[in-house]
Amino acid sequence: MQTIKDVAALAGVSDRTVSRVVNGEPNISSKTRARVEDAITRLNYIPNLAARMVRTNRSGVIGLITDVVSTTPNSVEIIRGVQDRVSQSNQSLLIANTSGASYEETRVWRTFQEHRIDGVLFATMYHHEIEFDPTVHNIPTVLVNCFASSADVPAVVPDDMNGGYAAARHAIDKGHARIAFITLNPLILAARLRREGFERAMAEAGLEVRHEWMLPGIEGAIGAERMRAFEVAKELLSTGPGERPTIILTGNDEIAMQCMFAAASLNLRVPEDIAIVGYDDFRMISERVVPPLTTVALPYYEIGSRAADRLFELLAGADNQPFIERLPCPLVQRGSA
Amino acid sequence: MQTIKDVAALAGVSDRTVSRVVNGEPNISSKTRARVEDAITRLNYIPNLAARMVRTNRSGVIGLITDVVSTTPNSVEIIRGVQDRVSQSNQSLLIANTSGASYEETRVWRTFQEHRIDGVLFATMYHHEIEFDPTVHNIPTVLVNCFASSADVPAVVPDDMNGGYAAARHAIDKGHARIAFITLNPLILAARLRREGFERAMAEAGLEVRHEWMLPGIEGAIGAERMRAFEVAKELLSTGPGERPTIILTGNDEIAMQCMFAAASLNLRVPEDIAIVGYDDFRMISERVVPPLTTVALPYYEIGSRAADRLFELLAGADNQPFIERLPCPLVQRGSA
DNA sequence: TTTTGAATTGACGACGTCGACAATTTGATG
DNA sequence: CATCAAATTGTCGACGTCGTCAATTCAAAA
Repeated sequence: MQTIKDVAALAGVSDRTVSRVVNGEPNISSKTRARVEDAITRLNYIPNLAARMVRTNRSGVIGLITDVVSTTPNSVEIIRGVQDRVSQSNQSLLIANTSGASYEETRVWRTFQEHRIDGVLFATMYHHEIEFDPTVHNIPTVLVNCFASSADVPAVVPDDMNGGYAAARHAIDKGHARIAFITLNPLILAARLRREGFERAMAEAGLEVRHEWMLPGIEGAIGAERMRAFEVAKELLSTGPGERPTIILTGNDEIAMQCMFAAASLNLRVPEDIAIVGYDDFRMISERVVPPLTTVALPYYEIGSRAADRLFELLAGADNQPFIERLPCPLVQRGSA
Repeated sequence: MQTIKDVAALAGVSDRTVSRVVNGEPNISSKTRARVEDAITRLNYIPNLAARMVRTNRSGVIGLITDVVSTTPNSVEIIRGVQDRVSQSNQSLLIANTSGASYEETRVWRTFQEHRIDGVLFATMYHHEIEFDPTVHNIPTVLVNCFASSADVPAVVPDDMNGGYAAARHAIDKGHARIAFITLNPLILAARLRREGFERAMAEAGLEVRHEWMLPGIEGAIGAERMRAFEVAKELLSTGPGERPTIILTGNDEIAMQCMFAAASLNLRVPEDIAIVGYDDFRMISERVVPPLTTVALPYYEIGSRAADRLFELLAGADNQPFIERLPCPLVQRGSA
């Protein structure tokens, strides 16, 4: 492989001059620059980042740590958001997956340290609180889709409360008064936050939250959940037209989809007989069910890109106070409500 | 940051000896090794990969290039498959996304070359043929979910023909004779391959492939597709019980889901009145629809891990002939057929 | 105890790049 | 034409690691 010296020899200048051209430093005569650039092209010279790194002690690489990425597709959007920003700022992205195992996590951090990574994005699949001690690794870190309350670590998360509020608001604005909510597993933080938002909107509108219409669609310990939305929805809808809810808000699009199947099994039309609102906006579901789903979008792409931006700010030395940033979850209206 | 020399000083040996311990080289007395390891721990020494890289000219980093990752979640599984293998073999994974733009692709390859990447995995979202000239970049490459017929480049793809065959076989084995197939966009390679497999199974069973039961569920130019599965399925099922198909095979799980909605809108029960088979096994859909979907699984995780394995073989100098490896698509039986 | 071959350890320099600073060239001014 | 500051280019060495090869230590055999 060609080195900077080969280029220098061909261009008839010193290697240092080539270095200057490559790095776009000022004070190079245009004549010299042209000759060097020509030599670079002719030799197809490509700088050796490792060597530069040894010298400058900065890697230009960002690390992304994810836990169990696999089961939900959200992560792709997060990765894409990060990726776009990273490449815009001419850095590279090293990714690693812990599979949720803590010894893996140790290994991953170690690898990142060996690479002298400039900064780390630590992303989780679920929006939840984690334990994180920034002093252990000593690499600038931004948490993504999770947060640490015990220490001041920058974090970017979705505003689930806001999303729950948006869903309820939509129902109320559409004139619904009999509103049910089939939630995520109550053990999950997002479930609690979304319900809070829901309850706030209901309270603001002077509507009563009926206990028997507020039901978990997913139950069981984390890692051993059972999806019960279909049964729950069917039960909920098996009463007379004047008794049952006119709209069901749900904890995610999968639950919403099961509600649609429950409605269909009872010969109820969506949205005429029963309106349904999802959450997450997994487009594979929300755009494909019939009718398409009105749902609250989780801004995963934005979470990823914003997290990357904040990491760059951090690296640039911006002394913005560490804080948790919540991105809004906008309602996407389609046909189901 | 501590260097190998700091460790050497503390342990009272030469830096070269520390290097030997770090790299697990033989012929170190256990006494010396212990002293060095102790010093490493005490100083929390972490080797500088960049420096090692300059010296050895090997990076220990694999690059993954993806095109438009975003729209389907498959890619996550591919990434996970790759990731698992890469970390098992103690390497690192650099990922980059071209967004399908060719100038981005150029930039990405360039970045990888700057990093002196050991090898590249080039993954596409759709299973399709690409143009790829391995001599341009001169980095060992394995194609993932795509292949180049113009040159001998190793590739790992799903065996779509086999999957179409498996779906048809399942239908036939279950005693169905009136079998419909709502396909992917016929412009897509996978659509053609799956149909071929379907037709082969039908021919083997002596069953006639009825033209009017072989319909595209997705139409339009690539990038501007329209999903028409619901209408197509509804039309297909709007005939008398003795006339209509008893099972619908589909091009993917989204189409299958729309078929289920079509069936529901006609008050047909799945699978009693009409059985439905999906393709892809997007578990977010296949496990959540009611009843859960019998479907053909795309082995994305295996594609990723196998591709990584083949790349490592390539790097190890195995002169296995470049060839296209097709991984089987097994049928996953659930409730819908 | 000496010999000897193997095992262990160390000295030195090179990898490709860039920072620090010195040397040279340039061009405007008197 | 001499002067001088600014612009441009070059020299040298260091970054942290490991390959090469030489030096030293060790242990068993003579």
